[in-house]
Amino acid sequence: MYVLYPLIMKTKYTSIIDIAKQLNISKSTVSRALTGHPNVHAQTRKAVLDLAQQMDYQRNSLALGLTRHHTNTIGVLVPEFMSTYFPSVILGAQEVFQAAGYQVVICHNNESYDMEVANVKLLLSYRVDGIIASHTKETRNFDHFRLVQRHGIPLVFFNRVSEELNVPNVVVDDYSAALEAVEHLIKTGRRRIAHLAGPDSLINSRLRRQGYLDALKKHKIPIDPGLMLSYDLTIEKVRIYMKHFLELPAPPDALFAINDPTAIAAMEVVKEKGWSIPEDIAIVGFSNDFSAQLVFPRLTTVSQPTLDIGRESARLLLQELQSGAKPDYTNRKAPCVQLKTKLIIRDSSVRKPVVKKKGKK
Amino acid sequence: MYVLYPLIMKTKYTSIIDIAKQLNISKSTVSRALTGHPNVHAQTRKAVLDLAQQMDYQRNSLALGLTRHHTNTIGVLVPEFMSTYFPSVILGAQEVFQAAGYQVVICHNNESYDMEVANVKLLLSYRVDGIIASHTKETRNFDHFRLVQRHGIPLVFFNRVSEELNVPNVVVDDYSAALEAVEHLIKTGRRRIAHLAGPDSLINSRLRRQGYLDALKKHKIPIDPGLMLSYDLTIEKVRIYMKHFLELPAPPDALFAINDPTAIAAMEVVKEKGWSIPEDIAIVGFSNDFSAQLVFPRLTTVSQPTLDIGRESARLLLQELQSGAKPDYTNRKAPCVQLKTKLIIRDSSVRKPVVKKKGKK
DNA sequence: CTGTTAGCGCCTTCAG
DNA sequence: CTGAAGGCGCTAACAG
Repeated sequence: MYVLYPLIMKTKYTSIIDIAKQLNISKSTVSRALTGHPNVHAQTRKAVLDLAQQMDYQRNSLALGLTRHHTNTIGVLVPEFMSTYFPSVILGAQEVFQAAGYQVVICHNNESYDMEVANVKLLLSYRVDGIIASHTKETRNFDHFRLVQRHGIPLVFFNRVSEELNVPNVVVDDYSAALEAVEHLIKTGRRRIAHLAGPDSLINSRLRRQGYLDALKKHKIPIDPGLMLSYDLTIEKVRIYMKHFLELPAPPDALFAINDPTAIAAMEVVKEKGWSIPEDIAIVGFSNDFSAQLVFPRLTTVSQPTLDIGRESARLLLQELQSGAKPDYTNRKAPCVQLKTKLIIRDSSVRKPVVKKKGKK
Repeated sequence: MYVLYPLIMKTKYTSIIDIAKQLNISKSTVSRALTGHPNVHAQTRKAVLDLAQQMDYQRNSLALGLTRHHTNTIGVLVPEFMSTYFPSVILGAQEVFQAAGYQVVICHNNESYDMEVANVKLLLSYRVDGIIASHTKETRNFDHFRLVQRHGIPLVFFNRVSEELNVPNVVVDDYSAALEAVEHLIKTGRRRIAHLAGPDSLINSRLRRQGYLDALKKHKIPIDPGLMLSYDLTIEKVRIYMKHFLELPAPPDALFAINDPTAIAAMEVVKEKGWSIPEDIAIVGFSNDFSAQLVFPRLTTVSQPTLDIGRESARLLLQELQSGAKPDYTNRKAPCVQLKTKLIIRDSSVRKPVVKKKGKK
């Protein structure tokens, strides 16, 4: 494919040469003045800075990256941002990166593997100094991430991490959190607990499922394979599977959902059928999305420290960046940070003890 | 400030020179083979392509941008993404940009003006080919956007547009939408309608407020200035102001909120006070965020075609890009696209006629 | 079809 | 304190 690009060279950016000419000095001096090098006469520096300002000088990162081999920029790779999870993580990460003097560039792939690969290459070609990422639900081949490592640029995974890649990562204890959530259901009297699991390509999906299974085992509740379904995280599938559950001869009396959007979509189906939550069926989600406290009844869920996940990912990356160590981890185990979750019990799993009602005014 | 960067040049990227040497040909030939130039012997091309693959060759966009003067990259600037509005717009925009062969880079500033300025300069220094943006609520000085125009790079505003800048933009008819929403409240019998408006720095905030005022005027409802408050879009303020409203000697019987998060926070306050929605007070929001259909009662709101807003913004930018016209709009009015909104009436403003109840099973 | 040369904008020696 | 020269990786124009 040979693409002809239209020449969009309109108003020329001013370069250091332009301002060097104006001032009748060499471009080296201009460069030094601009970058804050100590060996420049104060007067010269001022002249340069003033003229630069006046001429709208905008340093060319492309050229800079070309010589410097690094750009002071970090790439962030996320699969989606329709839930509040990733936006919030990004917020936390950005906070730390900015404080460290790094700019952040975000790439979003809408759960598309091809897009993810393209974005990784884009970031690589931008010569970002590091990348933090959560892969798509489609990602089974991690070669593009290996490429990142081979280029020696630090990489940190969060949330959706990879087992086959030795990459620093920050996660929560999905297994224990799921176990605790399901135990909560068991302790509140539920016995036929269904689980809507995510795709096997996601490690936290597998871990949460294992937590679910082990909770049942621990409490000697027989496992009914018919009550456990893996799906692709699309809302349509939730509806189909949930309807299926409810129409079972022996329907579940509780649902543990892989995440909050799933739980919420499931609640919708339950309500449409005219069942009551939590009386007829209890629902528990995962992540404590913003919407979890909004739905009616309010959703019991596992809260994740999203801001901290972002912050920790950033710190981990910064650490790699500063250590200057070879980031291929051939000789060492990549560091892994595990953050705490918290089960938030709301109305979707436990009946409210008392309903207070005040009159108007 | 003179910062010393650690030399992070680890595994060297392979360049066309490396592969030229290996193959004992010139780098021009390699370049031609790689870019798909027709004048290359098929055999040579294959050799180059194979070796490139084998050596993890990753074309250096920096160098490319340096020579080509454009980067095939678009910058997207958003103030926040805690509501579903901006994520959804980005989704739509990305769809169009990708189809046109552009990569998208997102910058997020968390409503900080300084951050916005920094991000604009970053994008400029990256030499992006175009920018679509929604400014922060703090932005009153648009010099950084003027800078973009002066550099001749196309710019499109969406949602939060600027009056003092002649920039193509895509918006909805905030005024009429607000008017319709408030008329809905009036027609369903409300008379003391409060309004929580956004800051004056946001044009759509001003337009929605005007729609509110004109709806009252049109229906000869006296305007009570005490029922209208502008605030900074933080949840804490919503709570304070809403409490204030409810404690008024003559409290409002309806609220028109600048956006859905505001409406939802207000509902929370109402519920805490023990009042019923919509019986005691009706609530109407704006934008039809994902959460609008989740809250209880479900929120009446004005739906915005967020995906289309993104798509249209992208199309507008592409158009500017292709026209190659000087994007300073000194001689012409910048194009403006206005998209349709739709009032979605839900339970927060109108009592449900019948409550159907089915038994279990 | 292929090699040579020049230059994009910047920084970094190396000499003054 | 400042200038000259070289090079980062790539493409484009000009010769073959």
